[in-house]
Amino acid sequence: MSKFGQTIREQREAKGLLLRQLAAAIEVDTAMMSKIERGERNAKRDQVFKLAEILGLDTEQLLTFWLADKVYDVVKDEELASRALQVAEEEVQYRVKKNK
Amino acid sequence: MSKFGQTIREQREAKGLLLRQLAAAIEVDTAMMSKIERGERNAKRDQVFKLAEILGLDTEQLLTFWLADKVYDVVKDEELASRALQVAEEEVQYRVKKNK
DNA sequence: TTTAGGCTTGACAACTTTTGACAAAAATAG
DNA sequence: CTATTTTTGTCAAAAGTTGTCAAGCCTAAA
Repeated sequence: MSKFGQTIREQREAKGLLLRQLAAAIEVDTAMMSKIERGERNAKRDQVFKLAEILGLDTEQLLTFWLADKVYDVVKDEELASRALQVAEEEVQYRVKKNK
Repeated sequence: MSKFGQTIREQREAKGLLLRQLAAAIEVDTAMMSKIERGERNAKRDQVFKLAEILGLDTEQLLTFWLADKVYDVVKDEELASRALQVAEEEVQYRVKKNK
């Protein structure tokens, strides 16, 4: 189960909203929204912002979870997942240093 | 510049091999091999093994670089890259603990 | 400078994956 | 039960990936 979807579902239920209402907010149908919450499909980047807003969630946090899910999708079946994440992190740090 | 391609290029040159020879080994043409070395295209998983073998590189290391490149592709344009990688790592650890 | 070999580039077709909508089934609430 | 909400499976269309080809670039040797 994805951290992104999980967060959304929890907050939606806490706010007493229906799938249909979130779906309308990001302009997809209810079935699609259901899949997003259950992590079967990924939201698109711009949908993340709309969801954060309507649910009153922290945008950076939600975006982080969304990105983390995408990363996890890449490594989830790999033995070497953890090592690869570490190497990727080094590359990110390198980029930051060079600020390029 | 990708760590995977970079490693391959260095080792290929160290061994005095031509692109054409690596290309033959993984059954693509020279243009494709060039793109893989420069990180313009990603190799496919099974090609990684063939390359490790022909170049005498450690398979796990090369596979790690290959995976890391794919991860990096996902986060490279994101401000929150580092935080997301950390969250993904936590999810991987969680999976490991549950060994599921 | 010409030539030859090796590498790079961009455009393209073939193929694969992802996407979103729909309909129908399942679950939940009243 | 009935009505409403959520989930599931399927499908076509859209988007992305893969590999090739042809043309061009670069370097070294003549």
